[in-house]
Amino acid sequence: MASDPVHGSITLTGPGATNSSRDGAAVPQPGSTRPPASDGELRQATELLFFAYRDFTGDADRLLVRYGFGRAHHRVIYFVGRNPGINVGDLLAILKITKQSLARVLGELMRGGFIVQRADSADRRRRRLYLSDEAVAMERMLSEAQAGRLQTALRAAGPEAAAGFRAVLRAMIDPRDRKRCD
Amino acid sequence: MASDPVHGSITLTGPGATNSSRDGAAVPQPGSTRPPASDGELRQATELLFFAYRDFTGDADRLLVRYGFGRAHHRVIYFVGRNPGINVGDLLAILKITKQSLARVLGELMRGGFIVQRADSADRRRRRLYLSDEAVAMERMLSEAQAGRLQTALRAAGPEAAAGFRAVLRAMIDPRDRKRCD
DNA sequence: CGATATATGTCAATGTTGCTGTCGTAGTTC
DNA sequence: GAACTACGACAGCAACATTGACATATATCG
Repeated sequence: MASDPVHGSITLTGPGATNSSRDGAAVPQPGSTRPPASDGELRQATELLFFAYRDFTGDADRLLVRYGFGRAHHRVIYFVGRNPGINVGDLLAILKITKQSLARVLGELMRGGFIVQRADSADRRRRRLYLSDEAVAMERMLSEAQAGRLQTALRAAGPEAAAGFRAVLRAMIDPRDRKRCD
Repeated sequence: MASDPVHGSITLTGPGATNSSRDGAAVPQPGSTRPPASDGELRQATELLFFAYRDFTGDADRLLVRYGFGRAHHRVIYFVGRNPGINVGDLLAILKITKQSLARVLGELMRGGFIVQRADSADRRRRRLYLSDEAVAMERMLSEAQAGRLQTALRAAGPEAAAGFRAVLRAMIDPRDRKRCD
């Protein structure tokens, strides 16, 4: 596999990109105690994010091929595992892909017995999704593979770095989705 | 959109998922002063990474469509901008894609006047690549869009969090590629 | 009850970005 | 001149996403 991660665009900050005209969007700080990041810092952060994400997703990719699945399947398995009984619409909102795109992947997973559906008892239009036992096992294997890299990195960097890591990532997420990560 | 999450409660922290059997891979710590991250922490970090990356890459996507370009074009523009005069072989080594894949994207960019070629004076088999003025401007716009989100997040979280953010990401990257990010 | 809205599924076409394999051509090196 | 190198091009394939249109079941409201 080793294809590229979900995305992979690296951006650079050009000469005139000193910006600082775009701040104050989230968690506004009281004073000017927070100096703007330099172009170099932003570029470096961008590249770190790119390479870290690529290697992180690569860990799971190598295992997924054994099942004949790809990254799209992994994302579905992961979020259904995290939210058992989630319905299709909510899953779409998390993944931010189209219904048709999800349909193909979800159909394959259901035909393979990895995901099962059950109509919601209250609103029977809704199809609640659950992992089969086999899928739970597969998810665990994938999680362990990815968690190994993360675990190593978090321990090596230490708890304070880990807290900063989480704080920055959280601030990068669109506000409406921040609550999804605890 | 806007449907809210279902939030299941199963942590799927399996019996064997406690890991800790996979450490010591990179940057081994001296003592045991670094406690292992819990499954919950690892899971949260995974999700933060997913959502932050999803939103981050989305910023550039929205601008790229105006040019009729995609992520692959962005990557080429970025790396040629970072390494003016780079030749095709070196660009391939960075992107880690096949010559045929690059050829399509590079051809489009050259036909559109975003990238220009010049034969190396010493070895005229080599084609050195450069950005046109228009491509430099486009690259700047893309950079600013993506850097905006990063800038805001880094400032909101503060310099110490930013340092932790970088430390963890760097530790996640395969050692051989860490040098690519300064 | 009937109209309307919602949740989901499905068919068809298309685009982007990768891949493998093969062949050609210009230029360099020995 | 032979062998190697850097690059380009043609052909086909696959994964994952898109848009658009349409179908079906269920819910809700007047």
